[in-house]
Amino acid sequence: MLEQIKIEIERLLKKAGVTGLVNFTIPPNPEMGDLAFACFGLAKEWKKSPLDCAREIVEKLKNLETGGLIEKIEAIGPYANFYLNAQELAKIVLSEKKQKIIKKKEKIMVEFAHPNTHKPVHIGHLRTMTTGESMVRLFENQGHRVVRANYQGDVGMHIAKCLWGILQVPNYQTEISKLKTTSERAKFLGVVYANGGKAFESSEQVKKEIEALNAKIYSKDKSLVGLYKKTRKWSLDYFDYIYKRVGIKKFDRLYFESETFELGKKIVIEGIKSGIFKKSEGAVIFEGSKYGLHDRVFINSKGLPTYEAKDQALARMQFKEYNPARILHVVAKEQTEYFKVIFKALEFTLPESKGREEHLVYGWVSLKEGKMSSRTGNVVLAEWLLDEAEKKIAEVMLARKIKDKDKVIAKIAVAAVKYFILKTGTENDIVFDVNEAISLTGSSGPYLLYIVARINSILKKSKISNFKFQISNSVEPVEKKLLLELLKFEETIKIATDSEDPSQIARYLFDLAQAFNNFYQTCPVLGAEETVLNFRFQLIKKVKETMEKGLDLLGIETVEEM
RNA sequence: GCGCCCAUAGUUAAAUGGAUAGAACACUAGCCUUCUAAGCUGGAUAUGCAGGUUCGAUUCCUGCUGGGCGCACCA
Repeated sequence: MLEQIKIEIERLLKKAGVTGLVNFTIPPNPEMGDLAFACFGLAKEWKKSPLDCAREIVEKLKNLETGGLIEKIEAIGPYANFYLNAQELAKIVLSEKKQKIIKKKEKIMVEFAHPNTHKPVHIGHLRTMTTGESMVRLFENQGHRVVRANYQGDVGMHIAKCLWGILQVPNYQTEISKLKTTSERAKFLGVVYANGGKAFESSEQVKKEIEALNAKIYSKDKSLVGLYKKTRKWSLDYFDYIYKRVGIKKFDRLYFESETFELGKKIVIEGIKSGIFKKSEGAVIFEGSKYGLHDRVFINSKGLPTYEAKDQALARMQFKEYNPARILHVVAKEQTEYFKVIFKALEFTLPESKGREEHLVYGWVSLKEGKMSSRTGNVVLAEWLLDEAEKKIAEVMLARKIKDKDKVIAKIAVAAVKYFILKTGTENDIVFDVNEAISLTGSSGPYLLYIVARINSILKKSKISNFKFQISNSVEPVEKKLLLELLKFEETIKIATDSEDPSQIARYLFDLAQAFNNFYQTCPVLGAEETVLNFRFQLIKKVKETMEKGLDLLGIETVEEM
């Protein structure tokens, strides 16, 4: 919608003799207009001062038929400022039909979440889950076909560390048989994994034992396979529980390292002959240094494929099974250099992948006390955080009597945590603070849900079901502000999708919510005279629709009441 | 050591090279007989340092300082 208005103004500017690209800015306050054209660039072209340019444009356009929408044009300093007529603006915003999604038919694979079995699910995982889910929804909204993929590490050193940890527990078989719930089991695995990890680093002897276990896991040694399968299942059940809890709809394909390592090794060994990979110090490496990158080990000196080799196989499987136009790996930024090497190697082992593999970087989630590490057990668990949020919300809602209260609390908790993650720019680091992460006020998930709840409450109390399409004779400034915010929605979605940054949506929704609360404070809906009532009713319905749609794009569910 | 990234109020964090650097939290003073006070209104505080490019720099360039991450057998 905003786009159409810009095109209209651009047409006017062309008439005034402005050529070339036109960029708009939004004036710092509403008294200075609603859209502005800065004349600095023009000043060079016209060889005049920007102030004169602005004045000249306004002068020329004074005599033009501007139609109803553009009410006034004024030169303020070096800017030509355009004032939009509130009634016309309301007509445009409120009569807007739902846009048909244009099928672009590009198939995009979004690979996200990737927890590893036998390891805890922490707030870092929440970031990839939340960001990935939102990107999926943004792409789908723009008409793309999306394949939801997840790559889970179920073989490798971390498993060996965990299993070693279990084997140290006296009578471990009877001990683990006592663990009944999915959460108990997951917590147990987290603890023994941390123990294994610590012992691995402090003792050469233990290191050797764990390495031996690792080899046994790869070779599917009978002495371990039972325990391995049981605990792997525990992890996978736990992941399902977390996915469900945070509102991840589904995965089209779960990839596992256990299905990539053999093919990965094969690809790398074949690549030695063709000179893609090279033997070095008993290992097989890819010489990234030839391309300004790092050299990396693909098969270690024990003959086992590393993550690097497995990724070669993963890509082959992904392209073979889905042939996506692009694959986005939603992975933390610490792996930026790693992916550069992987993609470079893929250009040789799988030429068709060139330009189609992408690392969608998200920033680090760190604790105020320092780095998080599941190795040492110094982590904030996803489940713990959600539980804490629920406790805090339950307290606030103590006196409220509403339907399905527990479900509502659960939804608000997820909204709080997800919004906390998504409001920060995707590439920026998040310094985690519990109180902020489960904040219920200010720029928070609950603040946004509250808008919908308030509107629902008004709609419920109004007895009338059919509202006429009417516009108030005098639109209040807070109403105009709200209309202008609504106008920006589509454009914001596009920017968020193109820049692969859901935080754009998160911040937009907060602005919209603030504009609504300002309106709510000063403009009563119920009890207003008929024309105003009808107008405001349409307006709040539009706000509700926009808020729900926007939150859905973030993967956040709304609640009827709270 | 080499490479990549980052630095904005007490804290967390916005700003295609453009108008008075916009918010939230915390702190503080107000606002509920009126649509949910998880709200609204008011208040103090910020671009690490030094240069450069530009009519104009939080944004681009250089140096410095301070952080983070990666750099061969983890994922």
